[in-house]
Amino acid sequence: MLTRVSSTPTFKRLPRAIREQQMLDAAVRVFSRRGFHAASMDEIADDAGISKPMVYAYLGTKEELFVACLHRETARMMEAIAGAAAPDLPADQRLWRGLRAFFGFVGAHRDGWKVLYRQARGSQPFAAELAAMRARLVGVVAGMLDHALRAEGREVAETELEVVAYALVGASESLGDWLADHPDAEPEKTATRMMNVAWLGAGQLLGGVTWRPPAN
Amino acid sequence: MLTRVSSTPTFKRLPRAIREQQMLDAAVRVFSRRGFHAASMDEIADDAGISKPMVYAYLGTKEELFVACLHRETARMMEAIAGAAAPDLPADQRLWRGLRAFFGFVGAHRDGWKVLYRQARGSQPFAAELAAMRARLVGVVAGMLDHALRAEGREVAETELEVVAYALVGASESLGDWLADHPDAEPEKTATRMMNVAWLGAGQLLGGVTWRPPAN
DNA sequence: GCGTAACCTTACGTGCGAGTAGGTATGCTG
DNA sequence: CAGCATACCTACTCGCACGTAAGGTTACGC
Repeated sequence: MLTRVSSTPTFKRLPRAIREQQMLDAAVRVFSRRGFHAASMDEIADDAGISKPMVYAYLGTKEELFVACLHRETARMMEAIAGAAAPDLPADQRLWRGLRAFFGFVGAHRDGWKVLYRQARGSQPFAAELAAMRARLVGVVAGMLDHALRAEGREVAETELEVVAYALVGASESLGDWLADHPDAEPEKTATRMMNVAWLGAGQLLGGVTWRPPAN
Repeated sequence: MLTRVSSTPTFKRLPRAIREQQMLDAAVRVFSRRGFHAASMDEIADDAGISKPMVYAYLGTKEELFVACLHRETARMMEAIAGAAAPDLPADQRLWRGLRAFFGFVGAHRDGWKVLYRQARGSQPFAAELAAMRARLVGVVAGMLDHALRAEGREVAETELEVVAYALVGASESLGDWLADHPDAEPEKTATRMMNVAWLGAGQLLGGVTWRPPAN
């Protein structure tokens, strides 16, 4: 009814690119603290300091918005990891740097990580997106293990490698989750612990040592 | 308007205890394939071959229903694991039996596992429930490691143990997830693979071998 | 200085699904 | 066979939050 007495515009007009980033920032914050379902577009708009129709105009529906968040965060993360692990280093060095980058990223973007890891798993539409990223990670790790194996003249079935890689990635994700919930924990230390478990375990495997189930 | 010509009752009347189980079965199925949000009470009722008000009468609101599913499935799982690992066996035997029981459970209740692991993580109300179960598991594993350590006269800070245990549990959960998505995979084999990574890694750690980050 | 395009708003339509009111049938107990 | 408790149903209300229509305002090009 009353069309706001245009006293002071209160908020500045900004170019689209900027606003989009602000919206994504807000979306990640809200999604991470409410979960996908409980997060309302109104709250996201509010948190971004903008009104709802703008969000729809720029980023589309709620699902599309969430996917956009997913894309940005996964891209950032993969970039961080890829940038850290030079491909011509020895395997343990590569693994270490990858882990350090990963936990560093999670530590610095705890909200983003919560969105990625916790929300996206359940609902069908997003699971695929996330699974794709995990598949890339698993592929990288498996490739690393394979490389190290061949260097020692050994060879292992592909499935075997993949499952081991999957376990390592899973353990890292899980510790990442732990890290996201413990604001005081140090990413570097967490990475070291993970490296201990991963490398000593994998190292043994690479060395040809295996554990066999007992008869019983 | 038309109050169903009572030709044949079509479906039998059953005592409450039975119906409750049927409803929980249906709920687990539907939650696992749709996710918590997308699952509708109508569909659950339908799947259970009963009408919606019965679900409300017996199990309460949607959230309460989900929590009931969580309770039942976690109880079953903990029971399966606890029943397998006799406390007086050597550490590797206990770990092996625990893992085998765990993957056996997941293989036999893939739907239940999906509900537990995927859906409950995100939304606030349920996360606590799930976290409690994981905490128990982590506690058990950490205790096992600690026991094995003391037997060898060594000792490690509690946090350290807990984080290692957390990583192992996380890796197992992750492989469990992988198993739930691969109907043809054998639980036993998956357990063996997990055991390889876990025990060789943990074994090294127990033996006093550790990996240290390089200077750089 | 004026048009036009992009930015931004308030205020609403709408559908879906959680939860309920009120009534009917059926078996068990005496 | 009365009576009562319990199993069970159809058919509704209603609120919430997604998504949008229609219009106001600022900046920038010419």
